[in-house]
Amino acid sequence: MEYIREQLKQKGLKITPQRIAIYEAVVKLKNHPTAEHILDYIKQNHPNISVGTIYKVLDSLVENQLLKRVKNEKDIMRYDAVMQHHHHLYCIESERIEDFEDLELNKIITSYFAKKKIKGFKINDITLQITGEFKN
Amino acid sequence: MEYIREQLKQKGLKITPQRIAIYEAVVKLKNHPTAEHILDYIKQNHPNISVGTIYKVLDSLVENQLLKRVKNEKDIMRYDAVMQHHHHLYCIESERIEDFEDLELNKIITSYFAKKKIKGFKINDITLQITGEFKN
DNA sequence: TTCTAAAAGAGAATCATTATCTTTACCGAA
DNA sequence: TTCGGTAAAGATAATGATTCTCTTTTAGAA
Repeated sequence: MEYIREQLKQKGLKITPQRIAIYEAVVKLKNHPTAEHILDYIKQNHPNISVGTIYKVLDSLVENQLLKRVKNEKDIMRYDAVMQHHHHLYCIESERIEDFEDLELNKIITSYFAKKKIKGFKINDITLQITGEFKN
Repeated sequence: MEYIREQLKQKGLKITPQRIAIYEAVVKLKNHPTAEHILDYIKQNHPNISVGTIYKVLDSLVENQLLKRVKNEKDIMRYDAVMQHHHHLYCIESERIEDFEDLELNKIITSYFAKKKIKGFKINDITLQITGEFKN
């Protein structure tokens, strides 16, 4: 993906095969992968990549706002390549996390907090964590 | 607190000094403490408590819905003794997490999702993660 | 093509959490 | 009130995700 090279360049990051592969893995894997998922995926084409590299690259991509960490209640970090504003559906029964977008909802919430401020707090971003069950 | 003993009994958990102390610590500490915070606090009156006990008790309190884990994007777990529905304010610049309650907002969101279902998903709970900055 | 800082590789170290095994103590029943 | 069984606590080793350190490689500018 040429897009990835472009993003890296814009952020002043050196374009390396590892960075491209890791960024691409998070995009392709979609389901908010862990570092381990990413490692497994990348090993297919990059059998010699080092674990440390995965973590270092993920950190720098997060710092440069090319990825987001996904909040969760386990001790394993997960990542998301969807940078536009969205919410998350958390499954009660599994580790599954899905993205959820709803512009109308965003509008309602934004206009609510435009009127009603939280005192002592400057809002930057509001994300819904919607927990429940996926019906298949 | 007699309330704590009552809660434990209701859940069929044995009432032990450690469980009372740990539950009480999370209530008293308020700011979504980590296991380490809890350990430090408890050591004052319970100098011999074991780390494993902290984790085991926290797990069982979470399982029995006396505590909640707080979602976050670091690898250290945090706990909350406020079980009634509420949202969280996450500070961008620090580890601070505050509770935020807003009944009117809840009503708006509930009625929104009463009309507009998420297909393939049965909602259990909706919590806002509001990130931003605390102005002192 | 050369040079150099930045990045990747390798593997040890860290540290929050979990597991194992032994000892203790809660609590129901006698 | 004591007793006994079992759940829980204590002690400590093990695990495993992440970080750190140090060396080697490489992207990209000159």
